Amino acid sequence: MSLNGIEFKGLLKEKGFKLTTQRRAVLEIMQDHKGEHLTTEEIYELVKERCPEIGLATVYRTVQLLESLKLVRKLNLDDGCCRYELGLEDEDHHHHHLICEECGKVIEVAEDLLDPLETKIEDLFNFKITDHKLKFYGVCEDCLNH
Amino acid sequence: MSLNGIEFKGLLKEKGFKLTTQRRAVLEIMQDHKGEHLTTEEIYELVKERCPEIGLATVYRTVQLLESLKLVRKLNLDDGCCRYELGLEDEDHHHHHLICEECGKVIEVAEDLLDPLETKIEDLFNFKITDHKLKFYGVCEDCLNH
DNA sequence: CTGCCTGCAAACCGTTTGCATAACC
DNA sequence: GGTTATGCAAACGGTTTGCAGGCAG
Repeated sequence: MSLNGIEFKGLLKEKGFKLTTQRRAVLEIMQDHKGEHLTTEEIYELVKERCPEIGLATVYRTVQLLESLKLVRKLNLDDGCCRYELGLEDEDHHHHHLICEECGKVIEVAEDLLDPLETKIEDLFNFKITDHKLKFYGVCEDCLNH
Repeated sequence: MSLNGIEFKGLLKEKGFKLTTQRRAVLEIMQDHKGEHLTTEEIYELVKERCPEIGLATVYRTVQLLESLKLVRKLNLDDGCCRYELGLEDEDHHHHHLICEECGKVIEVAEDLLDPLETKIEDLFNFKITDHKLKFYGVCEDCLNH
C-alpha cells in the first residue's frame, strides 16, 4: 500500500472528513510501524514525537476513523486494550496471529486457508461474510525449548 | 458434561481451591444457560436469584477461576465486556461464532475445519497449539432480507 | 484453627464525551 | 464563513484490589 497524502485526502473527502495534521501523523506512524500491534497509548507516544500538541482523545478518535476507512485493523490480543495494525488493502487475505500463552509473544501467520470454510458457512447460514478473525493460542518455539 | 458437585469439588481440591456456595452457584448458572454468551454482570444478576448475598467481585473472581479450570470459555464479542459460555469438555472441537454487524446477533457454528490448518501451522512455526478462536463478521439472513 | 474466600467500597484504567477554541476547505 | 476537528478535563463503565470479617477443610 502506497497511500500518500493525496490519496488519503481523497478518501477522507469522499466521506466528508477533513485532512488534518493529526490524522496524517497517525497514519504515518502506522505506516512506519507496519507489522507491529500498537496500543492506542503507544501510537499516542509515537505521534507526540512529531506532533507534540496532539491529545490522546484525538488519537482514539483517529484510529477509529482509520478503522472505519479500512486503513487500519483493530486487534484484540486479550491484554485488556485495543491494538491496531496497518490494514493492507492489497493483501488478498487477512493474516492471523499465534499468541504464546507463556511469554505473550505474537507471531504473524500469512497463511489463510479459511476460504472453503467461509463459502460453506455462507451457504449453510445464508450469512454474508465480510471479515473474519482467527487467533491460535499455545506455546511458541522458544518457550517449548525452555 | 455432567459435572456434579463431587467432581467439581475434586477438581478444585486438586488445585488447592475450596468449594464454596458461590462457586457452585456460578457454575450451576452457567450450566443452566448452556449455549448463551453471558456477561459477568448477567451472571451476577442470575446468581443473585439463588444466592442474593453474592457480590459482583466474587462473580468476577469465580468466572476467572472457572476459566482457568477450563470449565468455562471467555468470549470477546467486541461489545466492550467479557462474556462466558460453558466450555464443554466432551466437545471434540470448539465451535465458532458468526457476528452480524447489522443487528449484533451471534450465531453458533458447530463446524470446525481448522484441523488441517492447525497441524500445518504447528509444523511451520514449531508452535504447540492448545486453542483457537475464530469469529466471522458479516450480515445475517434476517438483515440481508431487510 | 488456619488460611482461603467473600462482600464491600474504593481504586484502576482504557475509553468516551462535552465544550470552547482552532483549523480546514 | 461555516462546519468539522482538536485539546482538555471530566465522566464513564467494566474490572481489579485492599481489607476486615466469614467459612471451608
